Amino acid sequence: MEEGTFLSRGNTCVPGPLKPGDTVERGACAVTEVLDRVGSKWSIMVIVSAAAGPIRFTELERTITGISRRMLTLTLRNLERDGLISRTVHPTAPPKVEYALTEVGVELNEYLAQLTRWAERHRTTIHQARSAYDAARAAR
Amino acid sequence: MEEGTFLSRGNTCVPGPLKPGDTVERGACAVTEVLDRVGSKWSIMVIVSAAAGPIRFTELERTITGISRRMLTLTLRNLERDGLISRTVHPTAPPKVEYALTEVGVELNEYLAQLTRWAERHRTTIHQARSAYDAARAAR
DNA sequence: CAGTATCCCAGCAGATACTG
DNA sequence: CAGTATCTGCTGGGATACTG
Repeated sequence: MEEGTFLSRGNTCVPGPLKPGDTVERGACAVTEVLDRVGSKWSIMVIVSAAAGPIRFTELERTITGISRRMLTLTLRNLERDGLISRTVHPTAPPKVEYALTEVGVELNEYLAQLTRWAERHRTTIHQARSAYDAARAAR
Repeated sequence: MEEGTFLSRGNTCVPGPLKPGDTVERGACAVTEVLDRVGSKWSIMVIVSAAAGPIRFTELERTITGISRRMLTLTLRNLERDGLISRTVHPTAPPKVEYALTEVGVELNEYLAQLTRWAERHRTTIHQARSAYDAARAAR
């Protein structure tokens, strides 16, 4: 069953020097799977916001500038589905729902923090590269 | 100048416990900037493919299963623009163009490799979480 | 409070044909 | 070989109104 479980010659995409003749398949990449989740527009914002401890729906809505209610819900559901975030309902009135990172979520967050530090170190370099590229394009 | 340089109270999104009342802004996140590039559908595939050493356009096209010519071009241009990949034209006939990771690109690739290892460690966990979630949904 | 349900549009991405 | 140009369709995401 599970028809869509593609695997191209055991390739896991990174790392693995990639010998000539090798192919890489998007669907077979472990990173791709992560990035398809975490790369969605609001996911990191939610993860970051939940990293400090359990947080409620409306708090998230207030914390994350510019997110729509719909997108917050969708993002939460996806993260929950992947087991990165937990959802706890306190049966009070009015209802109280708390979202928190799971163990896996916490671990992921740590790797994202690494990426962030990298991003910060190279921020200006990248911005300069962009300007240079754009300038070169405009010149022609 | 540079009108679009938003910064919400010095927030860099990760890490930084995020005190109550804080807000996070997508546009002010360093990670977001990276992920907006690297999270695009084919970017990692290209990075991975170029990680083993300089590689030509057509080689990339053959290596990356399912990519269209147009998308390969666009992806390459974006990575080039950000200074993650370099483009070298050898003025021969027929033309020969080689793409290679830059220093920054190599470094990024290393962090992605970290992420990959994480993804591989938790792959089954995540798949199980998904199945469980879906099953629970279907049950109601 | 914590969501769903709808409507709708922009932009990403696929397919294909053409070119220096 | 290494692209660009064009057309088009799909879906991620915004705005908003309604509900248990």
